[in-house]
Amino acid sequence: MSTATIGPEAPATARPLPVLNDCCTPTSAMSDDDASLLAGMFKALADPARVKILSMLLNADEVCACDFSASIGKTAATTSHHLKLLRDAGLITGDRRGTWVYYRVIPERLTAIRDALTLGQ
Amino acid sequence: MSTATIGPEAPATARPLPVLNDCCTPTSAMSDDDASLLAGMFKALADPARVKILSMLLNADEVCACDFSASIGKTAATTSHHLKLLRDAGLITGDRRGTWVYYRVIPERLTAIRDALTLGQ
DNA sequence: TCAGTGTTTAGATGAACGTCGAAACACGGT
DNA sequence: ACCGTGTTTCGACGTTCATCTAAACACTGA
Repeated sequence: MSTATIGPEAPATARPLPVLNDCCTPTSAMSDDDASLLAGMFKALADPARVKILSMLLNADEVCACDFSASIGKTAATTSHHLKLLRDAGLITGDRRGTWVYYRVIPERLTAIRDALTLGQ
Repeated sequence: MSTATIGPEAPATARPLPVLNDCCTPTSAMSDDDASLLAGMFKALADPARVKILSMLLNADEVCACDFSASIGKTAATTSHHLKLLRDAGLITGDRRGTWVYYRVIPERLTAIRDALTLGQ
């Protein structure tokens, strides 16, 4: 991920700083892009079915697509939908080998999430 | 029956599990409760505004509620709504001191999320 | 080539979410 | 006690999401 430097995208119009209170020293948030990217990864995990899928992949480094459906108790179509969301978020990857599709996690992306949640950086 | 000729028939190992394919060794997912709890925490972070709020709290160990609204570019009502979601998820806490309310993260909960994302346990 | 099985996509539907303005609540100062 | 300001709740609106069935696609084996 890009360096999460502080500093908003300069809304150069009008005021350089909004009205501030004297309650505390102002703190700036991360950029819109970084926040959206991170929120997208969190959103990909914001469902019990997808958390279960990830947990299976964290325990065994490779899982057949046919295994997920029974374990999470959803239809094959719904399961495939969840797998696609996790793929689109860049958290997992799957490759077809003949009849079956095997999925695995992308460790780097999980590391990115963990780092974003780490205090003090 | 085991005295039959060698052949391509299935191995007679008894399996009490539901219909399984022979594509892989079955992997079990985490419990419903654990998955729901984790998904709830991820859902609390599945929005750029809330990610920004958390990033501010990770950089400064205490932030006044009045600071968030300007930094994330949302109305006070919307900001309060997001703060409530983060509170309900147990990720942050806020206490009123006179006029202002000061928020801070709950480090243990962030650690729980990080641990859940860690490979190999 | 065809039939059977595993996987994904398309369309539809009800629930949950993000956002706002307006109103209510909490507190400090006059 | 009242007024002004910071914060939260309420009600409403449009959007997004999770889920299913049905259909399409991918591959194997005969």
